[in-house]
Amino acid sequence: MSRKSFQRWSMDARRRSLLEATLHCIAEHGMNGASARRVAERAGVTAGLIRHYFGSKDAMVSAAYAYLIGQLTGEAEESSEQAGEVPERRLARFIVANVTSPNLSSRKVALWATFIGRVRTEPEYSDIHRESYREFLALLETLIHPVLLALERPADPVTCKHYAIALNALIDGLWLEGGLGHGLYDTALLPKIALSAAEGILALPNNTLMQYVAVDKSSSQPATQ
Amino acid sequence: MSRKSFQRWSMDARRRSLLEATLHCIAEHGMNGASARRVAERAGVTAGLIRHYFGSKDAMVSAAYAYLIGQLTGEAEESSEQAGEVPERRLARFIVANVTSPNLSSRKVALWATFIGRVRTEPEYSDIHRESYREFLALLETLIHPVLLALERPADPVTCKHYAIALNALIDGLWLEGGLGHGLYDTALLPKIALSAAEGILALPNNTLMQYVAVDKSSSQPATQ
DNA sequence: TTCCTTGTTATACGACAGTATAACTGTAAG
DNA sequence: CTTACAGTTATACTGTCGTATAACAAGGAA
Repeated sequence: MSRKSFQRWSMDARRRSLLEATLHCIAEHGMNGASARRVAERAGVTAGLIRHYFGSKDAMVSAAYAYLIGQLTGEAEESSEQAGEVPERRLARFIVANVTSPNLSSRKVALWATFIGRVRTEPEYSDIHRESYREFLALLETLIHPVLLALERPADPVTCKHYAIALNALIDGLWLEGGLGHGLYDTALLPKIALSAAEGILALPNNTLMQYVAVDKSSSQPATQ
Repeated sequence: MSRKSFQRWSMDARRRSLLEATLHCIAEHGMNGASARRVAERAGVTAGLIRHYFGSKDAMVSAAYAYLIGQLTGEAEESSEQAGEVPERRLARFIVANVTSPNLSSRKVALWATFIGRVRTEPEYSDIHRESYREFLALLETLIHPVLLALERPADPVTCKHYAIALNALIDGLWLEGGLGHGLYDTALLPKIALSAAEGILALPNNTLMQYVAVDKSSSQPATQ
C-alpha cells in the first residue's frame, strides 16, 4: 500500500482552497460540520495541512470569515463602480445589486449569519465585523452625498451618516430575509421595494432612483445558492 | 461515595431549564460550545436527561430555537399592545421597542444569527423561521394599515405588504447592527434614525411618528447583554 | 408504612474531535 | 543526476462527543 500521490501548490492557492472548503462545510452542515478532517477531505488533502497553513483549526475558521467578508464587500464595490457617473444611478445600482443575484445568495446569508453569531464573544470576529461594517457605511455615505448635493439638500456629515445607517439597515434586512428564501413573497419584488424605500428614507422625489433601474416584472426568480 | 441528591421537577420546568441552558451555552460559546454535557451541567443535571426530555441533543437545540423566537415575538407584541389606541403612536412605539433595550440585546442578536445560519439547510429551522417572519410581517401590516387610513392614503393589501417588508428590513437591520455593539455610533441614536426612516419609507409627513416618542438626547447607552 | 412508577444519576461504549510527530515525496537548485 | 528543503501524508494520542443502558431514589398511591 503506497502513499497518496500529491501536488505541491503555492501557499496562496492552498490556503484559498482550504478556506473555500471551510466555507462549504459551514454552509452545508453548520459550524459543527466544519471539522478538520471534513474540511481537509473537501479540499482534497489531509488534516495535517490545516496546522501547517493556519496553525489551528480555529484560526482557519476565522480566516474563512475574513475571506468571506472580503468577497462580499468586493462584489458590492465592484457593482457600484461599473454604474457610470450619474450619482443617482450609482446609488440605485448599488442598492439593487445587494438585493439581486449573485449577491442575494442563501449560501452567503447562511455563512454570514453563522459567523455573526460569534462576533459578540470572540474578538477576532468582532474586529473583522466592525471593519467591514465601517467600510460599508463609508461606501454608502460617498454614494449618498452627491445625490443630496445635486438636489441642493443639506449634506453635512452627520446627516449623511444617519442616512447611511438607515439605508444600510434596509439593505441588510432585505438581503437577509430575501436571501433566506422563505417563499413568502416574490424576491423579484425586492429591487422595487428597496428603491422605493430608499427614496423615502432619503426624502428624494419619486423615481429619483427608480428611473435608473429596469425593474423586473416577470415571475419569481429564486435566490441563487 | 453516594449519588448526587436531586429534585423531581415538572416536565415544563425541567424542559425550560434545559432550553435556557442551551441558549446560554450557544450565546457564550457558539454552536460548538453547546455540547450535551455542558448544557446539562449548566442546567444542574446530568446529560442523560436530554435524551429523556428531547430524545436527542439536536432536537433540544432546535427546540431552543423555537423557544427563543417565542420570546422575541412575545416581547415585540407586548410592547405594541401597551401603546394605547392612536395608530401612529402604536406604530412608533413598536418600532422604537425593537431598537432599544431590552429587545436590542447583543445576546439575542448573537443567538438569532447562530440559528439563522441553519435555516437554509435544515427544515425544522426553516419552518420556525418562516412562521415567525410571517407573524412579524402580519403584525407590521396591522400597525401600518390604520396609519395610512387616517391620512386618507391608499391602503390596499399589496401596498401594506410592501411597506411591511421594507419596514421589517429596516427594523431587522438596525436591531442587528445596533445589537452587535460595534461602537461605530451611539445606539441612543437608533430610535430617531428608525422613526425618521420609517416616516420616509411610508411617505408620512415629518414628525408623524417622531412626536409620539421621547427621543433620548443624553449620552451613549450600551446595549444590554 | 410499603410499594411502584418514573425522573434522574452513573457509567460504559464507539466514534470522532483537534493536533503533535515522524515518515515520505515532489520539486527546484546546484 | 544528486541533494536538500519543505509541502504533504500517515499515524498515534488524548480528550470529548452523543447516547444507550442499568442502577438508583424521590415522591405519590395504596
